[in-house]
Amino acid sequence: MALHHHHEHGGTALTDAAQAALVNAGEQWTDMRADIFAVLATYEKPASAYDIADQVSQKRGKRVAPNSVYRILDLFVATNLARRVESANAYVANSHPGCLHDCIFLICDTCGTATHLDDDRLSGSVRAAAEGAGFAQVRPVIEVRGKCADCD
Amino acid sequence: MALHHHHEHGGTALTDAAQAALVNAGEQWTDMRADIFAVLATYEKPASAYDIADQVSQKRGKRVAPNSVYRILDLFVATNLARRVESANAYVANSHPGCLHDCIFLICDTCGTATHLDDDRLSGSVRAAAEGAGFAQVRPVIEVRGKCADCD
DNA sequence: TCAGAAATGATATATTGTAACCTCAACCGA
DNA sequence: TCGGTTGAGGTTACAATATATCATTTCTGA
Ligand SMILES: [Zn+2]
Ligand SMILES: [Zn+2]
Ligand SMILES: [Zn+2]
Ligand SMILES: [Zn+2]
Repeated sequence: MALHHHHEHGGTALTDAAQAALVNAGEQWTDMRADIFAVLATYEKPASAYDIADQVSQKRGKRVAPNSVYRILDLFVATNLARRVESANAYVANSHPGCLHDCIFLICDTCGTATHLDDDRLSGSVRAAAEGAGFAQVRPVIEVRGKCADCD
Repeated sequence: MALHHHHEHGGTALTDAAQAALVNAGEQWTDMRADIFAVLATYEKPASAYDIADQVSQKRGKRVAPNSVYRILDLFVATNLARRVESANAYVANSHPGCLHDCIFLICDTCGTATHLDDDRLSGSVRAAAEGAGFAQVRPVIEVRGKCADCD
């Protein structure tokens, strides 16, 4: 069980939640967006925009340019359907599209899997530290690189 | 004043401290490394490897390939002379090469400056959370994007 | 002084990310 | 119905970041 008690979704429920969140943000849930989200959601590890472009291209039987994927990933990040993992230049589907967190990701240097933590006390402290230094519109990036339990 | 009370260096003192730390790690303090560190240390903002390559090339009157810069930056990061700012794909000189911290960087989205914080209690909590999830050889990446006091 | 190791040079290539401009369809008011 | 506007996606070109490989130079220690 994760450290928080919010809505965790998987499979169809996750897709439904993502669609709801996107529509709720005043954006359209198009076929292209559905396909990209579906591909992203199947990945165990953070996926690069190019990985996703390849998969979606296969799925559609027609080349989808990374360009288009970036556009939609940017939208997903802006609307909280996905997260960017800065230390991996890659993206993960957000398992709780409805609620806002400053997620913490643990990324294994060996196998690449990303474990998702939420600890509002911790992320709140980071926010507070930044705001105390005069920063505004704060977006914490909290990631941890290392070896996961399996690869250790 | 920063939040910690360790050795903070600037200018010549910083270069000396960096040289000492590198030699202490069993590595050579070569002309190339000195030049790259000097350039890196003059930057206010995180500098990309390509920025540094350009500056060092000018300084030497001879092209230095980004390749070589990356090699040395990797060494600097490994020996704690420099830090990589993941969310900016860029590097900063470490202002306290001797002592170990999990530094926190606040990066302004507008002007690009990086403010350096140390808060061992906070970074310790992040480490503890990761270790509690079974991770080993943990390297926290704690950055905050936002607007600095000047740009707000 | 010489052999091996370490550092750097040179070149090519891979990966990641943007910019500019175009087409098309949906929508909306005149 | 017509014409204008908007948003989504397509296409192409390019910029920025990062790595791989092998050659050459420089340093070090015996
Ligand atoms: Zn979360
Ligand atoms: Zn692993
Ligand atoms: Zn620090
Ligand atoms: Zn600023």
